[in-house]
Amino acid sequence: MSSNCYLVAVDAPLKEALTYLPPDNGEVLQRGHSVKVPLGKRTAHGVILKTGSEATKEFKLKAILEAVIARPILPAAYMDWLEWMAQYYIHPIGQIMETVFPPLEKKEKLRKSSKAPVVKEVSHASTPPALTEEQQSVIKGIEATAGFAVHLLHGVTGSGKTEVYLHLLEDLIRTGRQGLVLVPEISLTPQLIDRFSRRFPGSVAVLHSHLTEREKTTQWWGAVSGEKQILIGARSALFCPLPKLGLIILDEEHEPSYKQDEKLKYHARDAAIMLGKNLNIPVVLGSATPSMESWSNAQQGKYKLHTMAQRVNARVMPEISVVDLREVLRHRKDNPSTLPFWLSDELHAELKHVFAKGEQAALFLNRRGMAQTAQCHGCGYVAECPNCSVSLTLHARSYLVCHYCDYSEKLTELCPDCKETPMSALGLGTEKVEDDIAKLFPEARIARADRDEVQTRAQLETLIEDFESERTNLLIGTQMIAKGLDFPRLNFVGLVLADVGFHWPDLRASERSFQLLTQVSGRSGRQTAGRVLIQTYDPSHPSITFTLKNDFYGFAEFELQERRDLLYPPHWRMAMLRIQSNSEADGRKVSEHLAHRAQALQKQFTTYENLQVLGPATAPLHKLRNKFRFQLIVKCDSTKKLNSFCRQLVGDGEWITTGTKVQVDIDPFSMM
DNA sequence: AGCACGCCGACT
DNA sequence: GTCGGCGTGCTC
Repeated sequence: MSSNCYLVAVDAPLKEALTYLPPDNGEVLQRGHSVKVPLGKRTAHGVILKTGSEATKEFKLKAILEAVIARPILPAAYMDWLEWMAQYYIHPIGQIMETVFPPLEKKEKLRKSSKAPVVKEVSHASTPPALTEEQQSVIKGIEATAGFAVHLLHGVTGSGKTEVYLHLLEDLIRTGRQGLVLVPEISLTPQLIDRFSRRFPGSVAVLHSHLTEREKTTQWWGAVSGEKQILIGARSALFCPLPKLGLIILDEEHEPSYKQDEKLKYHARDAAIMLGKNLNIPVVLGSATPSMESWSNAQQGKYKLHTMAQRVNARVMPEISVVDLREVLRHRKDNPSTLPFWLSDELHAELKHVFAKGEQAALFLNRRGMAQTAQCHGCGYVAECPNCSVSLTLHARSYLVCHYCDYSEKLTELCPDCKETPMSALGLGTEKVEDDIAKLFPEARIARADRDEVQTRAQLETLIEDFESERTNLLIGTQMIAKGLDFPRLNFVGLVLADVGFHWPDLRASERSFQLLTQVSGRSGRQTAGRVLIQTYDPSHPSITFTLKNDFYGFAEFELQERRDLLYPPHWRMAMLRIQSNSEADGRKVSEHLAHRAQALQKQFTTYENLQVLGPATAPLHKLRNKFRFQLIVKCDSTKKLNSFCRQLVGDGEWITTGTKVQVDIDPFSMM
């Protein structure tokens, strides 16, 4: 029995790290070293968690094969952070370790590629614009702190947050340190990358999921070797172990896309803050509409709040008006209109005005919430996906498609159920809006932006360029175009139906709607006073009323009170246990078993008695990709307690029937 | 995640 | 007879 063994986090979905003997060559290894180890009949990568560990019981240990010199030794702060991630999000440590490294081996001599470079080469740096007083004081405020601190930068759209980031980075890299900038995948546009690379020529690396494996590997090494001082990326860039990291900036911190909802279900904002804490460096969160979580932390003084209330270049806030669609319907009962049902006279007039003046406009609607589907007017039959419990969406007038599993079928002439009445379109989608507009305004040069039309980054770029150069003058899309786009000639934004999302089975439905309305409104009038028109069936909804008053503070106060009353985050913490099974009966059985275990735990340990367990319930998407889904929600006032409760609840997992899976989602975002 | 083992149907 | 389908279980 030796005590010179190593505890290794092996790249496999194992609950625990495994113990190995030292390599045969007797090489001494450290915590953070990468190694190759035998695992069953194969070899796997691993990272050393602990040295001098002892074999727990009689067990024929295998020896480490070799150290992987091609991988850098992970700094202690990163190791601590990764172990925290595994603990907090209840995920196999070995698989977390693997996300730290690039997908391919390092290549010394790179082939000249005909592909466009990830970061454009720039010959000389652009000159920074003069800062506003607000910007200057924010920069001063952030730089005044030493070591770890979280700064919440609340700046209205157009207030120049990016310029603040650029200045902070400039000051940072002057001291020989590196900066990490995280943005939501969707706003990681070439424009944004260009802006950074023009300011810091030759110093920017970029990481996001659309890069090829080779590109990712090259960018990763650029950052990890210290050659590049700035790394811009989507949430996964957080895992790039920057050797001299001195500042983390997380833009649009409220964006739900920062929460990964599969595999390691981490939240990049929370994980970034933890990393900042471990490295003892500042973390800057920026948003025009901060999340309730961050806002509440700022209110309690845990985060330092910085506010920028003015738009730069004296841009004015847009003028926002609301149209009550119920009124429109009532009015049209007696006064039939030739306009489509979704288009109010007011919105029609605005569009007419825009085209007459040769300006640009954008129309938004959330297709997912009110997708166009086919229904039989005779028997009420709605086409449903055979694999998932959702209705199918009508595409190109003849295909029914499932948004969740990609199942598709051809639309039949007659209802397949009653076989008497023809099927007809129901609801509203971007396609329908485009069709109607094209008929009403033959002069409109329409660009449609949704998942069907824009599937690749290149397509999105073309779409943006076309709108920028005014080859197109009307943008019709889902929220994929709501963020980060900046068009000087865009002077009118119409929200076709704002209600979408008000009633989602999601505790953040109101917050998301408010954010979306505010962000979308901010797209209008970047150069001159813009106009925004919101169509809704529910004009008294707080998401609308506070958007109208441009009152984030009022909305936050209202929303936080609601959350407090319901014992929801941010006041209480939440975990969701999702049960998935091939068989509905097994799924139900396991979810009931889980609830019983929860009851037993609460009885056994008094510390858990104030914790709330809700369910088991069938998930909002009961059937998804042929799996039956159930869920159990746990709420608790303490993160620590919630975490240990969930661990004990699942235990070793031996009690779970084969063919059924239980997954834990800490701080869940999607309740679907 | 791999990879093997094992149990059943179907093919030269 | 044995080839191969994938359900199940294990990895220091």
